[in-house]
Amino acid sequence: MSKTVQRLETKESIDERTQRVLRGIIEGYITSNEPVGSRSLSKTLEMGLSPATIRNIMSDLSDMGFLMQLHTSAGRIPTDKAYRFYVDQVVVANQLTRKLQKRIQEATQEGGMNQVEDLLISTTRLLAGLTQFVCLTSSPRVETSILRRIEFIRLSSQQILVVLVTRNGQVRNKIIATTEDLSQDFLNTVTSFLNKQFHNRSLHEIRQQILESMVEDKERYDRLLAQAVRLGKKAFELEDAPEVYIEGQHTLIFSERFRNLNSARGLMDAFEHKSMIMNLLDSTVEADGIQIYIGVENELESLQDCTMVKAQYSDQNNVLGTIGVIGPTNMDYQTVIPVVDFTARILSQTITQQSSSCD
Amino acid sequence: MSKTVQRLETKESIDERTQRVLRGIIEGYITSNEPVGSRSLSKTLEMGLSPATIRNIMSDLSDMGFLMQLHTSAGRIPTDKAYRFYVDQVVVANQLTRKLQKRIQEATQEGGMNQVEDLLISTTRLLAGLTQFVCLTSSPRVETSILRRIEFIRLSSQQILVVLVTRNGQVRNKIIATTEDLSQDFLNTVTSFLNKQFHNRSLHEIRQQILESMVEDKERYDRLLAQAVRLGKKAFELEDAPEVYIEGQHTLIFSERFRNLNSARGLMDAFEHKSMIMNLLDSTVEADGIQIYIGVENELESLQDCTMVKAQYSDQNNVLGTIGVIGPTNMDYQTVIPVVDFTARILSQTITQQSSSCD
DNA sequence: ATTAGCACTATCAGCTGATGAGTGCTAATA
DNA sequence: TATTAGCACTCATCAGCTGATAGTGCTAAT
Repeated sequence: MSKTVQRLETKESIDERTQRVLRGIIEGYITSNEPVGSRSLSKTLEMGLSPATIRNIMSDLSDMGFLMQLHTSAGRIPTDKAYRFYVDQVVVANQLTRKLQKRIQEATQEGGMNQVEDLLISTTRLLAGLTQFVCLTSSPRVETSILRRIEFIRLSSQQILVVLVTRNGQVRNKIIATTEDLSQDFLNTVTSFLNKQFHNRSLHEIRQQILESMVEDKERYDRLLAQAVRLGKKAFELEDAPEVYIEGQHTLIFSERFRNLNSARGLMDAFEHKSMIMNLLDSTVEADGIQIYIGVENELESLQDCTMVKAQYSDQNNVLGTIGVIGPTNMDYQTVIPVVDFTARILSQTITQQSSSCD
Repeated sequence: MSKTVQRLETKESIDERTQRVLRGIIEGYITSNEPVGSRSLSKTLEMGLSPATIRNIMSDLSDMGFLMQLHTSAGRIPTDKAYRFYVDQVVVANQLTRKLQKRIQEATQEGGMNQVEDLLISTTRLLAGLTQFVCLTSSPRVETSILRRIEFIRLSSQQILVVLVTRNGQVRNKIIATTEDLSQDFLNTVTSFLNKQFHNRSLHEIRQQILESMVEDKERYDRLLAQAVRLGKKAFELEDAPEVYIEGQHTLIFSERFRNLNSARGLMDAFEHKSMIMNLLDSTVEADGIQIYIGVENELESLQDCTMVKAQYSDQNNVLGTIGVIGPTNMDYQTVIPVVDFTARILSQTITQQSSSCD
């Protein structure tokens, strides 16, 4: 599996006029979703060029790999390379309308959303609704997040509920089985011990440290400590289930833009494998800002007819996860990009507020 | 909105031979998904009837409303009424193969499934996979479930985490905001007070009682009690979010059986409204066993091309929720019915085991 | 009561020619 | 030299026609 495909190159220098024609074709195809021909372009472009001239230019652009035809006499459509050119050279981060900004802000600040999970789900749904595409969000890896609080609650003689709260407000519950019957008092002692010991460490570190403790000479520990470590081990052994939220799948099928059901099927299948999607979202080279993968730039085969626009969100310290949308390559980049960007920012902001409100 | 459509009547007495023909047509259509004609039926039926005779019988059946034709010279297909007849009179609860039984049992007993939510999700997915239809499951109403344990955990000076465990193993987290800074010690006192006070009551009762307490003469309470009641009120004020799990939506689109995308679209839309689906699942007349709604028997318009097969699941005492599948009216009732039935039983059994393991 | 025979009908695949949108090329033009 | 008008050509699409197929309903014969 070599990572052959990276980013398409658009180094070639194209003269001003040719660029304007290319841009016209791209925008025409984005708005109409139909191949655009020389005649109609000649009208909409208003550059005083006759269809024939435009045809010549189009021919050049085809040679350069920016345009292609579905069949001999059908007008031309942009290639992935053209979209890359468009995104890199033409699209300027369109300001969102105040109205839209407000809508996004309100949606993320809704009541009852005091837990990160709810926030993520509703944000995912929001973005799917706004763009009318599929929206994917990866939740923060519990693995790397910072422990805020751990608590053991005795449910029965054989069952203990572990509650784990991370710095950024994720709450995880886990019921663990015990052989011994442990009193709540005892659990409280363990709880306060573990909280003191591991406050503000990442779950990963904590697990590491517990394992080290266990191999150390056991005799150094008293019964309490040993028990605490043992419980801790079980508690932190949570399967690092990759949580991904997906919304708007039905747009894949019903949108006019996704013409070929086949590729939709492929995507739907891919969405069933959450861990694969997790990789897709989190495999990120660039550190910051919005990232755009157009057509064949996507590693995943079934994505190669689509564009993925994604951005990371973070709290004050760390990148937590990624939110993005998957749409047709001829999506309206001009608005989709800023929408994703703004949503990710607001998401970061909201989460930061939440996690900074702890002592 | 009058509930006009109930169950289709199949009182009419049809003679033995006619019944066998009808049954042949139904089963033929179920297996082939093609209209069945007199000639092919004459062969498969092996009753020594010529196509012409069969045509006469078919004609009678059409008059009685059991058959219809898509166009003049296509074979005939069963009406909803015919399926109702089939389900009521013909289908005998086919035993599941040992292999299938085992598969269902294993899937529900998988490790790491100590919480009801996980169990429900994986069972939903299982049933969707087995039937290749959409599977819906409603989770137990937290509202009516019995409190097993409540716990308050101080997160910060303004935030308290409430953990609520119900008898049947559902865990709910909620972060509530406080104006006063409350110490963990204090919260522990409140916790133990509330647990003593409300052990084994339903959340509904508890809320009721808290409200009553609050209107009583406030002076009768000491500070602790007042604070406890106030916290309790907030804690139990959880939005009774109707949880519904849905799996296998993609079968709606890709299955050969669902021919008309339009109705699929309607269903997809309906699935977005969880509360509507909740009603759909939980609106149940009959108390026990499997329930089947064929075509127009469904209240919901977009379901009127489908059959819904559902069953309730319960713990030792109460009905908790419903699990069911939605498929085409010409589904293979002979196997779908027992699969849903068996799955619901196993689900009940597993949940009962879990909730009986508390003290 | 059953059945063979026949006329009737709807769908489907395949073919046809007309239409139209679009291209490429060439020669004329500014 | 760059642009453009003109023309021939290509190909997809659509309506209309065809014969083949698979089904029915009816009637008369068994």
